[in-house]
Amino acid sequence: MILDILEGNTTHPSANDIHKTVVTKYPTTSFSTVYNTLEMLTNVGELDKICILGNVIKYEPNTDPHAHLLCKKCNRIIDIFEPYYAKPSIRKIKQFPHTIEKVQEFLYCTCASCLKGRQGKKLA
Amino acid sequence: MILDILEGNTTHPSANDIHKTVVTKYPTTSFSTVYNTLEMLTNVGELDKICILGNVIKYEPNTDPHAHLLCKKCNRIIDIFEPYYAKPSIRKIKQFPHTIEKVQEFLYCTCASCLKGRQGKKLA
DNA sequence: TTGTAAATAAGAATCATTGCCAATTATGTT
DNA sequence: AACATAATTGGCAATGATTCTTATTTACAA
Ligand SMILES: [Mn+2]
Ligand SMILES: [Mn+2]
Ligand SMILES: [Zn+2]
Ligand SMILES: [Zn+2]
Repeated sequence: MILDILEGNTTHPSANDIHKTVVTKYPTTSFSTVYNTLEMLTNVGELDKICILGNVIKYEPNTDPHAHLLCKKCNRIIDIFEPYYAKPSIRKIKQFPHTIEKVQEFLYCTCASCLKGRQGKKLA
Repeated sequence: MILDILEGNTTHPSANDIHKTVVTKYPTTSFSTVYNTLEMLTNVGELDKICILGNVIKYEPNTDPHAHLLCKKCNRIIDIFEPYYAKPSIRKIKQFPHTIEKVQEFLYCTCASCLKGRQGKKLA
């Protein structure tokens, strides 16, 4: 069920978010099981973790390379698949001539909605 | 003194690291003061915060744009100033045609030392 | 059916960070 | 100097996400 929740989900939910959804169908599910399952799915490569500046860890079902746009005003996280940012994992660095396994790119800005003054409630 | 500790420091120390150094000279310094000072210095643009996958927040005195190479084996964080990664803040994205204020790029790999099997103790 | 291994739930423990407030220190004014 | 007032600080409690522990339940196989 946790995989189903995350499949196609672009909201980057936290363990708490996922737990809230799981308990609607399996009310006794514990945080341990949610964390254990998310850890296992991460280890087998189904999920990525992303962590923005000391906040909670978010779980990312989309393991295709993409960047994240972070709105300081509303805390929303928006996927960015612009070609400019795509496929960074094949890059090499001269000083460290070995392959980079994973790249995370976070772009801080004020999102389009917030710029127009029509953002919703600030997310946790 | 906190600014002095961080000036030219490329180890990306945590609040705890900084506190440990401060108390050698000012033994009564509290965590509150360390955190408050770091927050203030961040707000005035002297420092950046970086947070790697749910670990503690590290403080970055070098606000020039650069990426961070993260070794999964030894947890070391290495600055990358390769031209490829430099000056990302001037980029714009078509979908969100406003300026991006800050970019953080984290590159996960096994560092050169660890590849050669001569890495030191794994850092916290 | 019975024994064993794996998965789970419940809650305690951890620990970085924040919040609170009284005590201390700095600053400015008679 | 003496006082009033504002800002900073230190100590410690509170918070909250994550991890750990352990007993219980479930799955599986002999
Ligand atoms: Mn994403
Ligand atoms: Mn750096
Ligand atoms: Zn926004
Ligand atoms: Zn290493």
